[in-house]
Amino acid sequence: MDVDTRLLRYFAAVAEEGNLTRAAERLFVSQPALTKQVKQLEAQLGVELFVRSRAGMVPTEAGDALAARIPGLLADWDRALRETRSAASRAARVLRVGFVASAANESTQRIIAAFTGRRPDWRVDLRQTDWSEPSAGLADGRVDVALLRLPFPGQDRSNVAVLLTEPRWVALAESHPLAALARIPFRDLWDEPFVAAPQETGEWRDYWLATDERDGTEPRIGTVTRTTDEWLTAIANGYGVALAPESCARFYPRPGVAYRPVTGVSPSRVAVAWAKDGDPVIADFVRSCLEHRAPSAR
Amino acid sequence: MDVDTRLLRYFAAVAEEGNLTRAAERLFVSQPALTKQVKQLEAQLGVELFVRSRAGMVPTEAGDALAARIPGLLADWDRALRETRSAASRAARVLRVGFVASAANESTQRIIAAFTGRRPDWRVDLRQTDWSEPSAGLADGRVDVALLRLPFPGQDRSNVAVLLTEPRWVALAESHPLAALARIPFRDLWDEPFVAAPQETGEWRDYWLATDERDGTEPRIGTVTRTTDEWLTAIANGYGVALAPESCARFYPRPGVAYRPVTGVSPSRVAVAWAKDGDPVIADFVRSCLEHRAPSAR
DNA sequence: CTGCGTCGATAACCTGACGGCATGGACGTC
DNA sequence: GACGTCCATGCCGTCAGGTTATCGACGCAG
Repeated sequence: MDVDTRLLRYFAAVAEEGNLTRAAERLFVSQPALTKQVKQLEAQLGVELFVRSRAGMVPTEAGDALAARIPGLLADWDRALRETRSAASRAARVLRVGFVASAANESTQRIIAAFTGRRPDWRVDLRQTDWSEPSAGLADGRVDVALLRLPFPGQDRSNVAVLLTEPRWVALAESHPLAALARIPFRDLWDEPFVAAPQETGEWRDYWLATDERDGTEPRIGTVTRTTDEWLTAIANGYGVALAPESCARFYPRPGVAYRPVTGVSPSRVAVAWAKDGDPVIADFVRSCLEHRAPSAR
Repeated sequence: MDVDTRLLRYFAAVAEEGNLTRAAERLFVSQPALTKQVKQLEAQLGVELFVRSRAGMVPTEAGDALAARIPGLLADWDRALRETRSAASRAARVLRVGFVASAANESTQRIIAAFTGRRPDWRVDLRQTDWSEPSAGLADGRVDVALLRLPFPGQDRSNVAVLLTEPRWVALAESHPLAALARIPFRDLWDEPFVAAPQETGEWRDYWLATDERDGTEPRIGTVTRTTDEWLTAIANGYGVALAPESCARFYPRPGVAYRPVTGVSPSRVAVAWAKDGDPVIADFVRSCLEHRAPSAR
């Protein structure tokens, strides 16, 4: 019997939420569409998956049994998908390199040149991601190797080599009183509202809020942004301040946004990361990275 | 990214056949439909899966990678499906009992009565299958327990208890010269065309052709049938002869078809079979079967 | 008790995907 | 040069999936 993974995702969302309306929102479809899909799944299986009540949708035992299996099924499909894509790029001698916007720096050009020297018959496919995806596509297998900032989600499943370390600064509205200072103690920022990364970026978000370096004070969230542009705009408009690597001041100047050094907060590390599977081509790329790392990281 | 399992089956068929036209036949769709589906899968993945040539469709490395994963994915989905259905029937206190047409016999009624005595709050759902499905739905988890004939596909994944043994007879056209004999030596049937079960029934087919008891002589296939009715018609019309359990002569008399005892061929065994997972309700059903088994099997 | 908010289900409609048939184009074979 | 065997393409009918608007059931607050 055939199913679409979409149906399985729909079902899983309803089972988790216990509520059609909310599940529909989460899936970006209308509630009637979800109603129909769930009914259709039940019809296809010949099994009642939910008990409907005013309280919402409660999974039956069969529904629970199915819900327990779905994450595994979807994960397996995802893995097959990634392996297929990576087989394709390997066969085409294409190395897929991801980098997060803020990690890109002057040495990228030289790294690629060095790699091309080592593997003249390979081509490099560069994919830039904004910081809504701090693993630069490595976590979901869309790239083979990534230049990014530590920490990132899925870091424990990857090999990592640090390329450089740079201090974290703060970006704030030029009109902000603290902008008058030449350097700002991090302690003075604890009570400021912050412009944060989305919840789902996990430890990346926490790192840039420096949650661990506030002595337990909860960070205040001014607003959440997904792209560099949104981020700059939010800061300029005074929705909050945000930590950022020093180089950000050079790469992303913006009228209305001031960058200042911060004391009392740990520096940020840029690294190259790759899957733990010992591909010699990736090893060559990593070698090319290490040749060009900043002296500070050696 | 979403896919339909149908698309995966399509892809797998093409990868196996290496030929669109033949794969299309096997899948009971037209060749253009398959062409489109394969292209769509490639578009969805963003990966070329086949190299097209006059020789046919040759999988690329990516295609091979995907093809290697698909059987596992489909099997997992199938398992999830079976578990869901079985959870549903367990919750509804329904025991799903399959039996193949030819295994049903007079004791079925008594077995069910005995089971109902043991589990008054349970209901028995009987599902008869013809011999295109000799496991009576046990192999694909559509029933919890089955009354059937040995051997059957998937037998090694099940527990089995023999209920009765009966000689194999032969069914042939009344006009057939051998029908004149009161009992027919199996040796005399070796060169006869046989009415056989479909290829995909595996050892079931071989067993009823008695492939192992012909000293290596290849059986001749007169025609292939899927249902009891087709089978009887084929025999009456002289497309071939066929082995059948003795009781078949009582249950399926048919003008134009004669049944005769056969010497020199092993008898057939009727058994109860169930999944190896120790459900106490199933155990009660098996117990009810064993109480009513024929003396010959004890 | 009445009006409102929150559930899920239903109706009417539109679009696009899938499948079928007929046909085309490339290439090898007799 | 005609034919057979591949896969691709064009055209068309059908149906599944989505959307919006609306309904019925129920609980709760005024």
